[in-house]
Amino acid sequence: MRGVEIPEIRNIPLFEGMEDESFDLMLKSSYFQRFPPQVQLITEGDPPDFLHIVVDGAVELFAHSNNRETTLAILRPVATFILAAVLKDAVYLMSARTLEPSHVLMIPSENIRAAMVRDHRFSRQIVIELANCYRGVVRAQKSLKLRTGVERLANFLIRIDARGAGDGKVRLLEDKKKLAGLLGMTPENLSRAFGTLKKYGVEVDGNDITLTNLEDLKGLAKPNPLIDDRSI
Amino acid sequence: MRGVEIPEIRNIPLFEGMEDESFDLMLKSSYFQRFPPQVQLITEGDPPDFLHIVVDGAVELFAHSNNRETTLAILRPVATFILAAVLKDAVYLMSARTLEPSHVLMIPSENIRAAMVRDHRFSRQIVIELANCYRGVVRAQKSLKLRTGVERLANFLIRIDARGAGDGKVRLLEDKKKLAGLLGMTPENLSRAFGTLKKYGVEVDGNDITLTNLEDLKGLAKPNPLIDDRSI
DNA sequence: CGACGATTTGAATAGGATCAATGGGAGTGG
DNA sequence: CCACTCCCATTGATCCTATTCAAATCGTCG
Repeated sequence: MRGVEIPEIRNIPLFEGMEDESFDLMLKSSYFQRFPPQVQLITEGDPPDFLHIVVDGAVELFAHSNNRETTLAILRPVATFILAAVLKDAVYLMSARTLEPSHVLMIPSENIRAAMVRDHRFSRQIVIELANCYRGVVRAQKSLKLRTGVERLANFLIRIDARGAGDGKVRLLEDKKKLAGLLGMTPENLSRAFGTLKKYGVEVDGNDITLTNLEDLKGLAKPNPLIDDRSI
Repeated sequence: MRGVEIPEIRNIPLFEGMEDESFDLMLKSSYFQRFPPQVQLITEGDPPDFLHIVVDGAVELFAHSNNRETTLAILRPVATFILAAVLKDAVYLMSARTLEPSHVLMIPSENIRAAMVRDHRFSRQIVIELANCYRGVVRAQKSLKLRTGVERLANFLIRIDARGAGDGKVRLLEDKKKLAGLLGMTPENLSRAFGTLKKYGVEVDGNDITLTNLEDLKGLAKPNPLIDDRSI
């Protein structure tokens, strides 16, 4: 596949500043593929053949142990996954499946490593991307260990409102089952958490949420930039 | 400070393969310092001036929110910390304090970034180190979300036994309060968890633990290489 | 000896999970 | 268009895990 012809790919921040030639070389034997929902893209324990990049749609990262399953993240464009496994050439620690019809770019691991040697700027971008992934997991862990379920939900709502128009009108992109997993609780519990938040001005109508009293909600949630602000 | 003269530092795997000159340049304006226990080395929210490397002793990574505190990791030699913040030049997400008298190498962030541009091999090592850190947090999160407190403790014991002689004689290096925090539970709960594990052949004598029935213990713990095996 | 902190134990509570049952669309096929 | 089915979401009841509060014990260090 040749990449320079597809602006959707060429303009991904990760590739900013790469030479066209270098870029095209890297995209050799890559795939840019559409998947329907619920397709498992990778499986934990497998060795990494490709770096994956979600260009459109949504991908869930999850893991199993003891017959239990947990959602570790839900990725939306543009996001890479399993970068660490690719760089280390070590088996995946997580599995991934599409949640929606998705468009995924897959670049052979070997090409990534070669491009990093060839192209300093790209290497730098990869390092930044990996550092961002790391900080994302650290944030998630802080949230899990320092907050109750209700607090996590409240902060989640505040965060996506701020990322959107900030007018208190919020739309959940994933179904509540997945959201529950992401927030580290059961669906039943999420339902009750929404119930608890009613007193703080959270109105639920299916996947449309309205925050009518952001002050009160923040009073409960106690948002913390070192957990919630993804831009730092 | 000059580094080539201190084998303890020169032989850190992270610096393997670096040119002496390059290495010495990097260690310019670095500090190799001893700290007593309970010294706070960095504070979350502060900008990163130095990459820190624990060469001797033990360092706890922890974080605050809502008046609550949680232990995120306990580092023992040789380990880096806050690497991601240094590479991104972004504020720390965690604080760090010494738990024991410790010897810490501190290298100016700027020097790290410069050395990465100058020295490919070093750059590669840094990337691997960062990827390892990432995978460490992912493992921790899987453990938290997929296991109960008792299971986490059981796996912890199995793991440190395997890392040691594997003869069932295990010594806890940290006090039980810290261990509890690390495992995501309260000290009271850890105490009860040890009580629960008695039936599985776990005998406790202060900080000396004996595992008399590894089979039973593993039956309960269900160890999983994708969580517990840090070498992959 | 006395004080202090760490650890353990007990009792009460809270937070979250599980099990069960119901309501509510969306999609399917007649 | 309607009946049917299926899955998601909600609600209730109950159970279990883990936290909190309180108290007792133990060991160490001055």
